[in-house]
Amino acid sequence: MSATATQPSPSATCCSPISDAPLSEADAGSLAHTYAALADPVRLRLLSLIAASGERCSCDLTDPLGKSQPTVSHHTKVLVEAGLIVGEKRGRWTYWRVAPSRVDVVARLLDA
Amino acid sequence: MSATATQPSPSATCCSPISDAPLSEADAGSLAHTYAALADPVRLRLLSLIAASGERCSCDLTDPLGKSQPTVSHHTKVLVEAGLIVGEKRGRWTYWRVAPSRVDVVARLLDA
DNA sequence: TGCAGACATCGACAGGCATCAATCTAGCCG
DNA sequence: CGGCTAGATTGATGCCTGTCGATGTCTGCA
Repeated sequence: MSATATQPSPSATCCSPISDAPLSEADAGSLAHTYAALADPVRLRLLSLIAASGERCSCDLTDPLGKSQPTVSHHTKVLVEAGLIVGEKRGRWTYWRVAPSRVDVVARLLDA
Repeated sequence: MSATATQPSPSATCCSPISDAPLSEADAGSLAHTYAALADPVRLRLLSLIAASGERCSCDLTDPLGKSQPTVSHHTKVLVEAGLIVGEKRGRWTYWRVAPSRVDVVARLLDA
C-alpha cells in the first residue's frame, strides 16, 4: 500500500459543531475514522499514559498496558494515523507525544 | 438479555481530562464503548441530523441516511445505549433528541 | 373489529479489527 | 565487525459489528 493511504483527511480539521449543520458523508467518514481510533480501551489508556507523562517511550508502554510489543506498536500506529499522537525517534527509542491540535478538533466537534 | 445490560456505566460520567492521570481499565472500557458509538459515519450523520433539527422522527431519518429501517433502528439503539440521544414515543412515532449531558462529558474528556 | 403504518427484533452474512508469534530492520556497544 | 536491543511488519486467527430481509408488536383510524 501507499505510504499515505490512511492519513487523516484535511476535511476532518474543518468541521463546526454537529448541531450547526448535518455532516456531509465525507466529513462523517473521516471523523468516524478519528473516533474509531479512540474506540478501544487499550488506545485510550495508551493516550492517557502519554498525555499524563508529556512524553513517553514505547518501551514504557508495554508493561502498563499488559499487551505484547507488536500490539502496542499497532495501536501507536493507529493513533498516529488519526493524528492524535506524534512520534520522534531518538537513537534506538521512539518517544510519543499527544498532538494537541487534532485532539482539540475532536473535543470541540461536540460542543453545544 | 436484561433491559439494562448495555447501559452506560456510571464511571463514564466522572472522568477528568486524560492528561490529568492515566485512565483505569474500567474507565477506559466504558469510554471506549461511548467513542465506539461515534465511530461510525452513519451514526455521526444521524446524530448531526438530530442535533441540527432539535428533534427528529425516525421516519425522517431513513431517507437522508440512505439506509434501511432496521439499520437505522439499530443505530439509534446504539446511540441510546451510549447515552448520546434519548427517544420519546408519541403516538405511532418516536422522536429523538440529543442528550447534552453525556455529549458534554465526551467533549470535555479531551480538554487539555 | 379489522386494517395499515411505524418501529423493534431476529437471523444470517460479510467485512473489519484486536491480538499474538514469528520475522525483519535499524541503531548502539564492545 | 559481530552481537544485541528497540521497534515495525507480516500472517493467521477469532471476535465484533454493519447491513438487510423477514417477522413481530403496538398504535391509530375507519
